[in-house]
Amino acid sequence: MNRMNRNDSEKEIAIYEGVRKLIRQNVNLSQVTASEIAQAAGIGKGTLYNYFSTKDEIIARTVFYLIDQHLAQIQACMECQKHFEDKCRAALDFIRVQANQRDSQLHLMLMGIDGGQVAPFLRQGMERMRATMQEVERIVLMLAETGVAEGVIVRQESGYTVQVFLSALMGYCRCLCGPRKETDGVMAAQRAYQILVKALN
Amino acid sequence: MNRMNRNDSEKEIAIYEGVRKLIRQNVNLSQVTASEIAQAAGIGKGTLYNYFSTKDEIIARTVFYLIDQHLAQIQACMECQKHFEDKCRAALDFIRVQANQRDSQLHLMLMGIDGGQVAPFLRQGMERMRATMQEVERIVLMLAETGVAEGVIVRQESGYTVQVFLSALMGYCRCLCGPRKETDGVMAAQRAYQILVKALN
Amino acid sequence: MNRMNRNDSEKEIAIYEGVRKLIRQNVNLSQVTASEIAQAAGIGKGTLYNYFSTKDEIIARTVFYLIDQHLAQIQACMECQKHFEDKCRAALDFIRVQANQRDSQLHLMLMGIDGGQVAPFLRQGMERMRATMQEVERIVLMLAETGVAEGVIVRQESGYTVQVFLSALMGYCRCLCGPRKETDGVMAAQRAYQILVKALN
Amino acid sequence: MNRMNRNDSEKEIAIYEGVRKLIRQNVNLSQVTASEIAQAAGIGKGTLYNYFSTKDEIIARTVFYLIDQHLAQIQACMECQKHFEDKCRAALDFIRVQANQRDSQLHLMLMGIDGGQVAPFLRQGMERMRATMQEVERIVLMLAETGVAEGVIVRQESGYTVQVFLSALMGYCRCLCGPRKETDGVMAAQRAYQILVKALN
DNA sequence: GATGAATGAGTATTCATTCAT
DNA sequence: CATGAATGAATACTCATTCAT
Repeated sequence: MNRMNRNDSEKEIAIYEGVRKLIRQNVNLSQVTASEIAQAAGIGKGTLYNYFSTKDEIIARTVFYLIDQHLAQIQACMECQKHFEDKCRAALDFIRVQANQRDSQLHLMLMGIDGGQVAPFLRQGMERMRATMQEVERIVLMLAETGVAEGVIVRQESGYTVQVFLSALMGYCRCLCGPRKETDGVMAAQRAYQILVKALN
Repeated sequence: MNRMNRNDSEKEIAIYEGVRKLIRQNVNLSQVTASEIAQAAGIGKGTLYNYFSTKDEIIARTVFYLIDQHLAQIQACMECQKHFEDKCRAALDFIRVQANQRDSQLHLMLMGIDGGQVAPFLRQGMERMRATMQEVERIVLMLAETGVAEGVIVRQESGYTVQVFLSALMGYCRCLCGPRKETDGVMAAQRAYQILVKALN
Repeated sequence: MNRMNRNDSEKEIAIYEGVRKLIRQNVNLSQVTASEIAQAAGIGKGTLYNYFSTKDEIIARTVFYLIDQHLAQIQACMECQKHFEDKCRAALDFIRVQANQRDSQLHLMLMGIDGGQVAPFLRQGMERMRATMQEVERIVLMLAETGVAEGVIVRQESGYTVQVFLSALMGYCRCLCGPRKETDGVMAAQRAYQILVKALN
Repeated sequence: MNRMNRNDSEKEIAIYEGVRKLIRQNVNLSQVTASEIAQAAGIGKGTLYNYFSTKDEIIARTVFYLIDQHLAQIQACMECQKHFEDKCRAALDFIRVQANQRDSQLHLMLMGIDGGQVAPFLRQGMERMRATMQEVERIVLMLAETGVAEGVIVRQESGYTVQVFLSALMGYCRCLCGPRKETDGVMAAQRAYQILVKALN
C-alpha cells in the first residue's frame, strides 16, 4: 500500500499529518484554509506550494494518504488472525475504534463516486478513487477465499460477493456515524458479520 | 410527505426547484453561489433573502425538500405493489432511475451524520436529518412486516432488520454511483434483494 | 418658526416623529434604514417615497424639523421670563433637560457646517442649515438687547456678541454630552452664564 | 505625541496617510470604501486587513492618529512662544490654517461624546476619546498657569477655567467651519482671545 | 528551499428604491 | 393613495496563491 504516495517526501508527510491533526480537531475539510494547514504542519504557508500546486490537491492527496494507511492497517489486523470469522471481527473492531478518531475516511471511500456531489477537493481524484476501490475489492475477495476454504461461506459470483461485503460494511459504518453508545457499535459489528454469512450461504 | 416543509410558500418552492435544476446541471452544492441560485430560480438575488436568511439555509432546506419528495415517491411506488418482492423491486428500480438525475439525495441521507465531515450547509440540519432517518426506519419496518406476513422473510429483532435493509440499500446505491452500464444497475438491484432475503431468513 | 416645514402634511409629521422615536431609542441616524423609519412611523415602506424622494431627505428634513421645534421651545421658555438672567437660565435649563432625550440636535446645529465631515444626510441641507444659523443669531441678538436694556451686559459689535453667546452655548453643550452627574450640568449652566456676562462687559 | 499610536508600523501609517489624503479630497469618512482607502494608501485591499480587522477600525484609528498629531503640533506651536497671549494666538492661528485642510479633526474631538449620534466608526473609540479630552484639559490648564503667572488672567476653579477655554475654542471653530473670508477667521481669533481674557478676570 | 507579506478575485449579504396591486 | 414584495447595485471581507527576500 501507499503505492501511489510512495514518493511522498518527509515534508509532504508532515503536511498530511497536519491535515490529520485538523480533522481530529473536528475541522471540516471543505472549510479548512491553507494557513491552517501550514500552521498545523508547522511550516510556512508558501512551503505548501513547493510540494502541492493547489490546496485542493493537498486535501485530496491527504485523504488518499489516510485511506491507504487505514486500509493497510485493516489488512495488518486481518493478517494477525487465522480464521475467517476472526479476520472479519478484527477488521470490524478496528474500524469501530478508528471511527472515534475523526480521521477515518473509510466511509468516504465507500461512498465512492457519489453522483456529482463529492466534496470538491475530490473531484480531481476520481481516477485514484476507483483504483482504491479495486484494491478494496481485491482484499474482499481474498478474505472471501478464506471463508470459502473454511466452509463458513459459499463461493458465489464475485460481483455478488463484493456487493455483500460492501453492503455489510456500509451498513455498519452508517451505525458508527452519529451519536451512539459503545454497545451499539459492538452489536452493529455482530450484525454485520451475521449479514455477511447469511447472505453468502 | 413534505410534512416538514408544508408551509413552504410558492416562492420558496421556486427556489428549491432552482437548486434542483442546478444539481441536475451537475453543479456542486458546496460551490454554488447565491447568484446562481437566484438566476436558476428566475428571481432576483435579493429575493432569496426575503425567504431564507443565509445561503446555507437555502441549500440545507432544499436538500430536505428533495429527500422528502424522494422518500414520498418511493413510498408511493411501493404502495402500488401488493407483494413484498414487488414492493422491494419497485423501490430499487425507482431509485436506480432517479439516480440518473443528479438530484437524488438518498445516498446523502443514508450516510446520515458522518463524523464531522458533512457538507457545511448541513451542519445546522443534523436534528432534521435524524428525524428523516427515523422516518426511513419506520418505512423499512413496515415493509418488513409485509415480507413477514407473506413468509418471504422471518421476523427478527428490529435493529437487525433495519441494519439489513439499510446495508442492502447502501451497497446498492454504491453501485449506482459512478460510471456503469444499465445492466450493472439492474443486476445490483437483483443482488440487493437477494441479500435482503437471505439475511432475513 | 417651522416656517420651512410649514407645508408638512400630517403624514410627513408622522414620519418625523417616527424618526424621533428611533433617535430616542438610541439609533444612529447614519445607520437607520428606510424600513425602520416606516415601521416606527407606522406606515408602509413605499409610503415614505410618496412624501420624500430619498431616505437622506427624510433624515435631513427630520433634523431640521427637530431643530425648529427645539428652537421654538427655547424661545417660548425665554418669553415666559422677563429679565435677561432669567431668560438665559431658562434656556440653559431647557437645553439640559432636553439633552437627556436623545433627539436634541442642537449641538449638531451649533457645529454648523463642519469641514466636510457633516453626516452625509445633511450634505444637501447646507443652505437650510445656514438659514437656521441666521435665525439663531437673530434670537441671540434680541436676547442681548434685553441684557443691554437691563444694564447687565454692554452693547458691543454684533459679531462679537454672537460669538460670545455661541461660545458659551457650545462649551455648555459639550459638558452635557457624555456621562455626567446632574450636578455637573447645573454647574456648567452657571458657568456658561458667568462667561456670557463677563465676556460682554 | 502620537503616544497612543507609537507602535504603528510603517504600513499602518501609510494607511492613515491614505485616509488623510481622502479627507483632503473632501471624501466623507462615513461613506469611504475599503477599496478607496487601499488605493489611496497605495496598497492592495487585502493588505488593509493584515493590519486592521475592520474598516471602521481603520477609520477610528486614523481619526485618533490625526487628532494626536494635531494636538502635538498645537503644543509645539505654543512652546515656541513665551507669553500667554502669544501662545494663545499661535494656537488659534495654527488651528485656522489647518482648518483649510480638511483633515483637522479638532472639532470632532471638541464635541467629544455626543449623545449617541457620533459617527459609527467612533463608537468603539469612546474610551480613547475620553482619554484625549483629558489630555486637552491638561494642556489647557498648563496654558492657564502661564496666563496667571503673567497676571493676564486670574486663577479660578479649574472646572471653570477649562470650560472657558473650550467655549472660546469651540465658538472659534464654529466660525472656521463653513464658507468665510480670511478676515472673518482672523477676527474670530481676536474675539476668541478677548472672550478668554474677559471671562477669566 | 523556506517564508509570510502582499494581493485582488470572488461572494454573501444589505438596503434604498420601484411598482404592481 | 398605501403597500410591501422584488430587485440588483454596492461593499466589506476572505483566502488561495505568488514572489521578493
